Amino acid sequence: MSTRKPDPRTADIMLRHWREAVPNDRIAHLIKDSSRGLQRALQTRLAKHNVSFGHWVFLRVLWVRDGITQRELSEEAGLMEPTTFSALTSMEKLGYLERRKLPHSRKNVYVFLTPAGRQLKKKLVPLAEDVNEVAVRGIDPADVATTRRTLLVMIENIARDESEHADPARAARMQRMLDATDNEVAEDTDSKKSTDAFRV
Amino acid sequence: MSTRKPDPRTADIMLRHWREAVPNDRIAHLIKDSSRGLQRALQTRLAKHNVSFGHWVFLRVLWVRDGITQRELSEEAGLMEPTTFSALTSMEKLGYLERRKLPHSRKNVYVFLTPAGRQLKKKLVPLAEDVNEVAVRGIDPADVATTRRTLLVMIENIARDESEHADPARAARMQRMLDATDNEVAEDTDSKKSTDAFRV
DNA sequence: AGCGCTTGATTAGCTCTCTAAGCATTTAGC
DNA sequence: GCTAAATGCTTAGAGAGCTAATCAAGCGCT
Repeated sequence: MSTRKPDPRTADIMLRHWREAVPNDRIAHLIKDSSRGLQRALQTRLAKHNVSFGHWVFLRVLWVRDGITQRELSEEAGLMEPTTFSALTSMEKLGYLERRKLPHSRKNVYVFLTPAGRQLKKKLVPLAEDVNEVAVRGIDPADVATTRRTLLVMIENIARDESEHADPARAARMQRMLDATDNEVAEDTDSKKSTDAFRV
Repeated sequence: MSTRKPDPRTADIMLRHWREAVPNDRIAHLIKDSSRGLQRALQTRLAKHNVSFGHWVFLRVLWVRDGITQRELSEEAGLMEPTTFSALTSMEKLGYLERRKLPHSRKNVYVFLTPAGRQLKKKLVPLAEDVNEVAVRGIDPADVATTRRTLLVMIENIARDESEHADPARAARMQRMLDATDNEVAEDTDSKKSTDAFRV
């Protein structure tokens, strides 16, 4: 069975099907599938250069700014500290970065790219651009823009919901994640005229 | 640092920033974040009923049709067999389902819901509906529809790319995943008039 | 009947992510 | 100035997903 068989039932039964079979998580489902697809597409490309997807996330941040603490790095990347910790440990082993303590604090650990880590940028960035180009191929840029806007509002909605109902730590995290994303979008808007070729 | 600081640099420098800081995976990033948010929102709700997110995925399929093999179940759920296997093992322990061998085959294992597993549906489906309702709150339904369409094309694009470049097994998997999603959308369209309240 | 390909279930082991809980250091309040 | 709280790093352990490899059963061909 490679495909769900076309359903010969009437519209009425279909309605019941869609009520009962949880139609309402379809968009969540679609988002999840596209996320997995995009991730895998990048992953296979990165793998050829011996970089895992997990490392990519942190390299992206560090290429922009290194010499920051693990905590800051976690927030920029939108991931929890233990995740960051283990990724950094393995990246350090691979020689992409160094963790250093600076004299003014014995607590904080600052993360610096090595030349090797910095050079990955030239090789890796085009891979991400390629994935992106493939993904949006043939789609009206206006639709992509709408999608981006919609997703952003969805993230906001969920963040707000969490902050109302649940665990404040998680909500704060979501909010920070959102702030970072907002900034991306804001900068994107500012640089619109001159960077249309890079907008996706 | 809870937020990336507003960048005081000129538009020209910003342009370089957006070239170099990999602007092109922003939409991927947005998709990933919304996926994580949605998943967590559902997860916290499911947790109150002692159901994990991983179980939800399979329950959804089984509520529609049980008595299928693990292999079929994997394909319907869009997950690999080992993932299915371990999820089923723990769900069986929890008493939500049974794995039975039928007389006509000593190879295949058929999965049946127990009454307990079947009854979860009434409790759990509203949780997913709630998450969804929260997520799309305040968003123009037309934008949501555009987003759905766009994501679907993106999945198609990525699937096609994989089938051209890479590993045929993975591409076939993507294609099946896509077929299933297409059917969902097709059924959705068919039942449009009568189910607008349920469309998301 | 028997040899080999195919298919389904399983095992092993990896990655990425999380929560919870620990320890060490720094900061704040009395 | 010293204890208490907050902050940052780390460890431990779990869940969800994957690939690769193994094993067993069924099927196909001669």
